[in-house]
Formats: sequence, structure tokens, C-alpha cells
Amino acid sequence: MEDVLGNSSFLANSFPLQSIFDFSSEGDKYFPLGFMELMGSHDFASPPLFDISQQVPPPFKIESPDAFNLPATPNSSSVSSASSEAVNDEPVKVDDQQKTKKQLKPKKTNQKRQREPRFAFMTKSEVDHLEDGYRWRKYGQKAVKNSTFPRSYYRCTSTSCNVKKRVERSFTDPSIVVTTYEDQHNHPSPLMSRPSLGDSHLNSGISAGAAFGMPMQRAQSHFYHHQQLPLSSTLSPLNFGHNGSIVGQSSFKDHGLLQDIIPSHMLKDE
DNA sequence: CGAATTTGACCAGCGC
DNA sequence: GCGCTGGTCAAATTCG
Repeated sequence: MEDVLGNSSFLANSFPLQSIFDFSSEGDKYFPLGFMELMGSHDFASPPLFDISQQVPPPFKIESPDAFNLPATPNSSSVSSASSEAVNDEPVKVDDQQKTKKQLKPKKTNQKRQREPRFAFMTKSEVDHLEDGYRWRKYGQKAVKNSTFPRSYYRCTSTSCNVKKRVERSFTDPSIVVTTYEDQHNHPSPLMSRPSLGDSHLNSGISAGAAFGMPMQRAQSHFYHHQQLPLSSTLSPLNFGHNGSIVGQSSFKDHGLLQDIIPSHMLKDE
């Protein structure tokens, strides 16, 4: 198993990157939606929120495959990526699914699993479940192949919202949490609706995180060292260090996870 | 007591 | 066709 570390061919094959980002096809269908649209946060995000301490830069919108080869803005220490599959017109309604399954266990027979638009974040954090402004209910946990850490499955607790997310730790760097969001929220963040959270900067931080659906840590854990890492080609050693941290670079070079996530052809462009 | 989490079982997709 | 793996369900348990 050790020999696979740093072996790009293994990484490319073993990590389901394509299933997460789907960079590889469909021409100009790349990311037809902006980040906030995809995260369902269109109604409550405002540009000033992007300023929060440079930890949560504006979402970058990828409009073409070439975008991956462009240098990121110097402030990009945290970027998201989206799959191009936001065009599932009619995702199967979870409610219907659950209804049919409640009868017994002849389940999942009448519909195929459909892939949803997904975003993945890497966050350097000591806590698994990062606060992102929404409330989540854990509905499963699975041991993952090639990882000693289990993957947790969460679902948005809002009844009409079927956003899901997966949380797992990088097995090469346990301090990094990989959070994958699936689908988009159709409701405001419950945390944002709270009129006062005390510190205004704190409040804005949570708001921004909620707006993007990005994992944020709660007030009481703000002292934890954490940093979000982009899961896109804009992750380059050039993009790190502006805030004194080279977490991204370190994991990029020394560990396999980001290489897992970044298609190999991107790495070649380095 | 209701909500959230845990966990074993089940199912579907995929590769061989 | 079979086995492996990821994803989900749902009963049991824990928590607030």
C-alpha cells in the first residue's frame, strides 16, 4: 500500500475524481452555474462577505476547461470546484424514494442512482464535521478503501432540501478533511437567520461560509488551525504562502490526496 | 421525549 | 456471473 503514495497513476485511478468533478467531458457544459447558484445560496450571499479574513475568497467560477490552467488570484487559498452535472433536470425526489422504501426493503429498484452536482473542499482541521452554516444529519458511515478513516454521510436536515455531503479525512494527512457537497440548498442557512451572533466579524465569517456552503468552524472552535484547500487546478504552490501557510503546498507535494483529486494532465502543466 | 447518531444490512454499479 | 465497493436505509441507541 505504501508504494502507491505519490504514484500518480494509482492516484488517478483510485480516487474517484472524475465522479466528483467530471472535468473530462461535455465540452462547454463546464460549470454552467456559478458557485453560489450551485450551492443554492443565491438569495443570501453578498459580495462584502467575501472579504472575511482572506480565508474564504470569492468563489471562482469555472467557465471552461482552460480555466484550470489559469493562475489563481493571489488570494486563492480556498477554492471550490464543481462538477458539470448540475443539469440533472429532475433528480429523483428523496421523499418518493423514502416513501417507497418504508414499506419494506424492496428498495432502490425503480430508479438509478443519479449523480448530482458536487463540490469538494479540503479543509485542514482537527474536527471532522465543519460548521458550514447548515444543519446536517448523519445518515451513514462507511469504511473507505485505501483509507484508514471512515467516510461519513450527512444530509441537510431541512425537509425540503436534499443536499448531502460526505466527510472524510485524508489518509495521507489526517489533519485534512475532505468535504464533498452534493446538490444545492434551496433554503437559507439556519445560522444566518439568527439576528445576532455577537462578534460581527464572526458572524460575517459564518455567513460567508454558509453562503458558499463551505465548511466553516464554529465560533468556539475558531482557534483551531484550519485552512481550506482548493480542489482544483488552481491549487498550485504558487498560490500558497500569501498568508504564511503552505499547507496546500505541503499536502500537494508530500501527500497524494490532492494529486488524487487533480487530474493528472493538470499536474503536468506545472 | 424528540432529535441526532450509530451501525449492520441491503442494494446498485462496476470491473474482472 | 461474481465479488468488491460505495451509498443508503432503518432499527437501536444515545443525547439534550
